Amino acid sequence: MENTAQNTVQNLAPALTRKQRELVEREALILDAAQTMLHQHGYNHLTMDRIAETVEYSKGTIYNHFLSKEDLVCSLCCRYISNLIEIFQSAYNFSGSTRERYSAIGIGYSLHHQFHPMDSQIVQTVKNNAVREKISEEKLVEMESLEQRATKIAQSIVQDAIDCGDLDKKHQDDISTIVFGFWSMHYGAVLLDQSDIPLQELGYSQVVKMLWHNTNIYLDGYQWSPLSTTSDSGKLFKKISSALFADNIQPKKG
Amino acid sequence: MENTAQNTVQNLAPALTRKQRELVEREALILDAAQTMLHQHGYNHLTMDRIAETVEYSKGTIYNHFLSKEDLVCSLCCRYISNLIEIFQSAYNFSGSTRERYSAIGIGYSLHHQFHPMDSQIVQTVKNNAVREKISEEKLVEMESLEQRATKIAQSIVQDAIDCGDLDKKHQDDISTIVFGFWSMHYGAVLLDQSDIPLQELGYSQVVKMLWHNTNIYLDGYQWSPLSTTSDSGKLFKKISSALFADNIQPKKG
DNA sequence: ACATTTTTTGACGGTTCGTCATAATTATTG
DNA sequence: CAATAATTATGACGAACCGTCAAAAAATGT
Repeated sequence: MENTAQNTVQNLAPALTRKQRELVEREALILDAAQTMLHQHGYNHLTMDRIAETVEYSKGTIYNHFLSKEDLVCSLCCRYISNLIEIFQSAYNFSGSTRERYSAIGIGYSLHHQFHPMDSQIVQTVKNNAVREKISEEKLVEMESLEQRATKIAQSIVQDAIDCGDLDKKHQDDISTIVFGFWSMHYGAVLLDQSDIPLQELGYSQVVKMLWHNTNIYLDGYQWSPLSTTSDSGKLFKKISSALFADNIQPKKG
Repeated sequence: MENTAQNTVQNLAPALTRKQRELVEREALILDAAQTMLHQHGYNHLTMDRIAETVEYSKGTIYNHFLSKEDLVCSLCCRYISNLIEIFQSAYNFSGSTRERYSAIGIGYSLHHQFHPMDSQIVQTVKNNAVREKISEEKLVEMESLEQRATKIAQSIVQDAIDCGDLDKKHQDDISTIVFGFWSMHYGAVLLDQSDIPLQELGYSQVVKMLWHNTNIYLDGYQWSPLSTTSDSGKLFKKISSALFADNIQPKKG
């Protein structure tokens, strides 16, 4: 239509009225408030009334943005997955072998959880069917689409590995399976970690470390070269993690 | 078969008064009612009032047995884990190589989930911190002790493998890690399966099959002999599953 | 300045949890 | 056996929370 309109100083986003922008802003405001509340007092303390009070809007207004409390929480979950996708993107672009790039996906996943355990819990909450049932169809679709994007990134690295010969051609039909196994292991480990179970007493410790070790074994099992036995995996872990989390690394002893 | 009318009230402990026996019986009655309700209408429909109505006792009486709704649900979870322990015991006693016995643990886990998906969901529910917070300390201790028993069974098979040379001695200090990785993968896979996510649309299908494949890869990665490449793993799966679930196998097409 | 549409509000109804005073039952004692 | 004490069962009740909706306020149009 009108190319190079005259006054377009603030019209970077082509079709967003002031109202729409306010709406988007307020939605973020609400989500931020909810997230903070979750961090500070946990899920059981998170109520619609309290959110409304915090953001100084009435409850009805909150319900103009989110169809239910669960919808709101699912939106938080979507934000979390979006962040994860960015990390996956970095992993995808990591300059190294396909095996290293795929490992970066795993490290990104577990460290992101490590850095944001409370947010990671939200994912678990949303996966629970009792909660899930109350989420609107649209939100679920939105979340699943995000999950698909994340999955696709992982799958394409596996495809790269097959194409360049790092992974045997016979696994061409197993790409879904490989990603599924990798994801299962990470998801399960993260859940076991976060559910406050005293893993130490179960004989466990240092979940991230164990997970890194096990994923190496797992990928070795697929003969995905270069095998972990031919390199210093401890060094690799550090290299990858600092590449992915250059910003928010705060070294911890352990 | 054994009649399932009222299960297993054996007076191993001689000193149980009639009153105590009634209490135990009623507790089972309540749990059965709750379980049935969960199966039929899901967690959101499960309320203390409805349970009370079903068993024809007042709500107060239910609260004499369980400190909270979450306590009650956790008790269901404990029953589930107890069943799992029995299966693990069978796996432990499976006559075959250590690798086969360990595989049997995994198969038992995933098939038990497959056969009782609703009960398996309860575990997920209980692991959620928002629920967990409301469970009494005693119940949590009870559950964790059961989980420890299950873990111990798996660990002792790994130990057997090291002792007999099926698994290299260098892994002596990794026993926890090996079990953790195995458990993570299964737990994660089962959760991804049960959370009603249309895995097909994500490019997934037949979770149990993929899990079996991936655990073989994983154990191959540890060089746990005999490697899956030297035997017919499909046949092995059938052999193990029919050994563990001789009773309740109901063949499904697929 | 007035009318119409859109948005906001918070009081309200509906559920559910967990409690507790009271009632019913059981045990004990004279 | 009767009276009393101890134990157990009951369901009405208060509290917390969700989601709704008629009415009020604000924004927009004429």
